[in-house]
Amino acid sequence: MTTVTITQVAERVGVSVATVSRFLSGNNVREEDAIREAIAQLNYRPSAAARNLKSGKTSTIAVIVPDIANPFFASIVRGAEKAAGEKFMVLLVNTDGNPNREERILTQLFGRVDGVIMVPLTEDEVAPTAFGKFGFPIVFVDRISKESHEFDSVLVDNVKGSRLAVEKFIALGHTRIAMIGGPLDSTPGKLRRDGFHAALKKAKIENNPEYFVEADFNQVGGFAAMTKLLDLDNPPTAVLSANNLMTIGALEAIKSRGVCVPEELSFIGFDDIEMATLLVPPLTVVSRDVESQGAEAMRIMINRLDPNNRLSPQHKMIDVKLIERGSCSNPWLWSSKDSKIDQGSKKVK
Amino acid sequence: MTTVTITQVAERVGVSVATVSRFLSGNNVREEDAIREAIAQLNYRPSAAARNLKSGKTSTIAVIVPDIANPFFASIVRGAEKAAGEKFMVLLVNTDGNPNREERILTQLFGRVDGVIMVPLTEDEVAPTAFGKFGFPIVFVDRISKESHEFDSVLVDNVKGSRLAVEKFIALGHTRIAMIGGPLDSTPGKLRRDGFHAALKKAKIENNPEYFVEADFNQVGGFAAMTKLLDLDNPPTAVLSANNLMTIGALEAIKSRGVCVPEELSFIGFDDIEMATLLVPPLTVVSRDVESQGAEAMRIMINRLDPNNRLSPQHKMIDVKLIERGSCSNPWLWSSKDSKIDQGSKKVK
DNA sequence: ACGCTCTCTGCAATCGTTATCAGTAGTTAA
DNA sequence: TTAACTACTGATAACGATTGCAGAGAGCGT
Repeated sequence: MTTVTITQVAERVGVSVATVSRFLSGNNVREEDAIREAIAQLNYRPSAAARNLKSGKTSTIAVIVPDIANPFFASIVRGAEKAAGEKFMVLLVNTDGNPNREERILTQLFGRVDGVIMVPLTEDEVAPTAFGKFGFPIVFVDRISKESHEFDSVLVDNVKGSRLAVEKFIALGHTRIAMIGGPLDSTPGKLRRDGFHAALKKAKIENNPEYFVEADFNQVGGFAAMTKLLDLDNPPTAVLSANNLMTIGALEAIKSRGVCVPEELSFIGFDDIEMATLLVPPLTVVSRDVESQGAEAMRIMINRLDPNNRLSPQHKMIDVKLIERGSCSNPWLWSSKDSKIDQGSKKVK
Repeated sequence: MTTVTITQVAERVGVSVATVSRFLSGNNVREEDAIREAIAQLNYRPSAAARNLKSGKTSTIAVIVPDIANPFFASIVRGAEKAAGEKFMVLLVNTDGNPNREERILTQLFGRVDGVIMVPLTEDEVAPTAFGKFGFPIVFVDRISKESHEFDSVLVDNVKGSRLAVEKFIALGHTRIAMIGGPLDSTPGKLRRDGFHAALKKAKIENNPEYFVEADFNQVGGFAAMTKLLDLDNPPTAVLSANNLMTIGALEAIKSRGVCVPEELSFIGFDDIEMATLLVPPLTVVSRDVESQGAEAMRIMINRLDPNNRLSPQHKMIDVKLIERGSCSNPWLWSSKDSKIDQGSKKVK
């Protein structure tokens, strides 16, 4: 109710506020026991606001994500929280992928946090030049661009991820390999496409532009893109989806068309899905340790905040691996008699 | 770098800090344009810390959940964020279901937030008596207990939820109906069990203690509980799981045993699961609007924070409904010849 | 007794804002 | 002309903590 201040504690014990303050910060004081008791009696808690003002530190780090309900971002946050430990609190903020909101949030955050860990949806959500003015360090997750040299970042090996998937398809004998890609103005969208194309090129598979559909990293986009692929005259026999939400959408499209996985279509998703093992068949995915990516971002932030360090921008790369479950098979496993998608010959042209 | 203060803005324009402050709070001032420009030039942002100290308000509301990576809690947070709008920021904190951490967090939060929205895992995570001393209002989500009359809360109709599921099973002809329950020291765990038993009693179905397994609201617990049920001499033909994580665990157990749903076993989960439609068969669930539950909690909090209101504790109840998909069927649909679970006669005793 | 270090103390300034208060014009009313 | 009102202003005291400073004792060696 009535907030109790350090002054009241001091009065009760009969010492100065300075002494109580020193006790609070761990110094030896004579009336130690009395102070401890007075604090308990009065139920005193130091005001964070006053401390912040005096010290200029908040012991708070914001994590900004486009959508906390996406399990992927939730895991990042969780990793960051764990790495923050007792020293820092985590202030979580959603942007809803809305650039205006993002800008406003960054402004509001001033004086409230010591630093920001940010997972942007696209690369230009916030004008790059705007960053310098916010006055706190920023660690980017999954984002790299021109000004990247100025900022810390934690990236994932997007190119390798796509490559692993494509190589898997190729090893099984697929040649009609398609990708449902993310927005090309986002780092993951761009790099995952690059990895896809690079792997195809390396295997000397002709690049069929119809086999790359750019979508929006959302479920509906994945559904639409997959539908488009299934409607091609010569549909692919293997599909890589560039993120978890689009994977779900794509699987819905596949299911609604009655296409069988993996007999008629091999499928790999980028980023693991909770319950991937429960799907029929279990989904093969390109996976990374998302929690540790969040943790790594927090670790970098904490280092940056330490005034003893004057580090140059850090760039950490998280590895990916292919987790094989049951959604891929050889393309010739199925007979074409009643397949809904094999209407052409296996050899194009 | 060097933080710019209101004083510098005032100096540059040639007015007093009071005038700048007034401009900031929306009053008419003569040098309006000059101030605006100076703020932009100097890139000045008011310090939240100083404002907090002066006003005693933080415009921040904490949402405390056991695990943000659980999509269910993520949705609560999201709803709360939406309802918070521009006026309040949301500070998210995980407890990891750890009571010590919970206590510590509540302490740390003092002076940092205006109020707390809390989703506790069990009812006694925090000593009820402890709450009075934290000095900010608390809105509970999914929790009710002795001291409930003192605190606002947003509950879900747990009893009805269980009842809907059981009635569905009964309507299909099931009599061997089991439940994988949550911890009985939690509000949802207790009430969902109560609803389960009440519905059975109403239908005059004998209460078989073996058909209620208390688990931990986690995936592994769900797996173990389901395994236990399948191992019974006279296993159930219909199972209700008390939350989403246990549902996933239970489905894994079912799958690993090769039991067919819904032919051999009807299944209903409490709380919807993302991708429930993708499962084979699509999962029938008891669902509520989780986002709106979070939003409702935030709305109550904002009202409580308004000094004009002197409200008695609010208790809002969120409705539930049964979403029928494909995981339930009549128990006699299947023949017993090769079923892995029907070893007894359909009629018990 | 004297100086010296050591440990602890209280005073007071300070962090960046906002709110109170007492002005100072300028306008209008009587 | 004076009074009353309006519309703004600047100086200054808070808000609740931390910290530099000077000083008070205590302990010790000479």
